[in-house]
Amino acid sequence: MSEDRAVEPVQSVDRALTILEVLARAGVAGVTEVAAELDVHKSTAFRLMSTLECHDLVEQTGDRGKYRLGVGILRLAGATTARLDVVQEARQICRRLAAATGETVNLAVLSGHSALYLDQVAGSSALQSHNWVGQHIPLHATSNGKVLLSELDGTRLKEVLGSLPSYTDRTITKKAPLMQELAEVRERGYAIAVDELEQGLTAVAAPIRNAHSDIIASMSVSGASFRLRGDVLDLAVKELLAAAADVSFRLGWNDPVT
Amino acid sequence: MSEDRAVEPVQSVDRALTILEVLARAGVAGVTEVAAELDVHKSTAFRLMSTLECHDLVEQTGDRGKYRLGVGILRLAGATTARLDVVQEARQICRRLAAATGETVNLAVLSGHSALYLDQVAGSSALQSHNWVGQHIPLHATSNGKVLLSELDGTRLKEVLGSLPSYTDRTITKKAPLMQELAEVRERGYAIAVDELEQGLTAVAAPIRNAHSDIIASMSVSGASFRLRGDVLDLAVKELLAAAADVSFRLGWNDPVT
DNA sequence: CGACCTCGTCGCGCGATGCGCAACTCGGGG
DNA sequence: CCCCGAGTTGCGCATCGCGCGACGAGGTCG
Repeated sequence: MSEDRAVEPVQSVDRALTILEVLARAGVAGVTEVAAELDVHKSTAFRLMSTLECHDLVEQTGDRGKYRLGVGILRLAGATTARLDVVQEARQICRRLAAATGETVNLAVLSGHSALYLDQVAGSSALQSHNWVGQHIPLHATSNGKVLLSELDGTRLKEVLGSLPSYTDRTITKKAPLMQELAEVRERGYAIAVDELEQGLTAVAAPIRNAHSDIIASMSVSGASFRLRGDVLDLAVKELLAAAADVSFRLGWNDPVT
Repeated sequence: MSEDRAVEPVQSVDRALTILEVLARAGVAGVTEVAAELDVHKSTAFRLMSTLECHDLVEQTGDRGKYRLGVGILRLAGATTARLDVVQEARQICRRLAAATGETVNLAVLSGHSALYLDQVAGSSALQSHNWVGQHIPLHATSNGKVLLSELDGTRLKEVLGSLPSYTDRTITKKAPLMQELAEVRERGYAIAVDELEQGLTAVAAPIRNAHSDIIASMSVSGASFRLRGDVLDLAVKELLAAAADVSFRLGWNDPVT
């Protein structure tokens, strides 16, 4: 438990969550054992566990009165890691792309109001040592973000987009120009961001699709703006589009155009 | 929420757990949004979320006041699925063993006071259609259970072993004979259970070890007692020991005898 | 078989804890 | 600069979470 919180924890909630930790450690436990761990009366432990059971966070084993963590935990975990299968499929292809371009390749998914970076492979030219994996990055200021936004319907887009903070003087901070940019992404089939998140950083991104042609992730190549332009940029785009299509095929996508 | 519980849920705990579900659905949410979902005052939502944050079940995103599910969820999930890597390593080998013996192969791990069956492959002779996967099975009455118990230290063994209920008239129901049996398992390197869980069911099991030579799982071959005896049993044991050693090597084990 | 023990589960009444309220702070936009 | 909305903080009240004790079920032992 973090001790830098000024707010006093809600005692009964705190106790219930401690029960989850006890069960994680012990595997299986009865009410009396849990009550002893919490230093509460066993009827208290029973009530708290019963509440946890209502939410499937604990379940009773075949043995009478024995409890263990329940399938609800896996459901919650699934909500945070649901996209890991796309990481597995994309990993080798990300490596090949990084080798082909020499730049940094990232894989990102939409998570709430931001782009969650799931994987990163650095190429030979990559000077930046910054690891984006596990981080939430602004959607509107990144090529991956633009890809992830590009085919959302109006309602969902409205939900996802909050404020459009500025990171450089190139950042798009207004709705209208962003909408125009997203239309161009849809038309081109990929997104570009030049100096919009960081000065001197250019990135291109292409969509990864599932069997229903929905965009489920985005793959990007990013590097220094002075290097990633002109013919070098065009080649990176070509490689990127092929790589993203390759991952999409693996996830069941059929190109409707061919 | 299950509605067949007679116990009234603890309201504040119920609310906190509902917050987890809201965040699982929404990805990211602020205090006011969560308060609206729960139909409570925002200061209540804030306090509950703060308690969840103490346990790392939610965390704040980079955006001020925005919350999402936290890494504590993955830790809890890990406690329930921590052994999935052994399943991946063992799967192919279980298939080969089932093909070689024609019997049913199971993979089990120690989970609290029972053997948790993680995987099952049926061979050509397998008549039983019963799937044990996901089930907790008594330790003392099964070959897998005996393997999992065989190298536990006295304190841990005492913890794990509760009552020794009888399933057939062959079940070991007393401590002393069970200790004797476990000593024989250690000496032989595998366990046998004949008609101890079910009449007519014979099983042999061998330990799967990690890099530290700890037993982390058990692999078994089980079949009808009328078939699995004599030379057939001896051959199955030989195949089983080779298969379990193969999985153990994959998990980093080095045979100290060779 | 009966007695005993332990455990989970249930119902009651009390007071402490969880709650809503209102005020404050902070950040963003016009 | 002002306004608005969101998060955060502190206060006091009443309701909800608690401990207590009783009960039933299951297991063990003599």
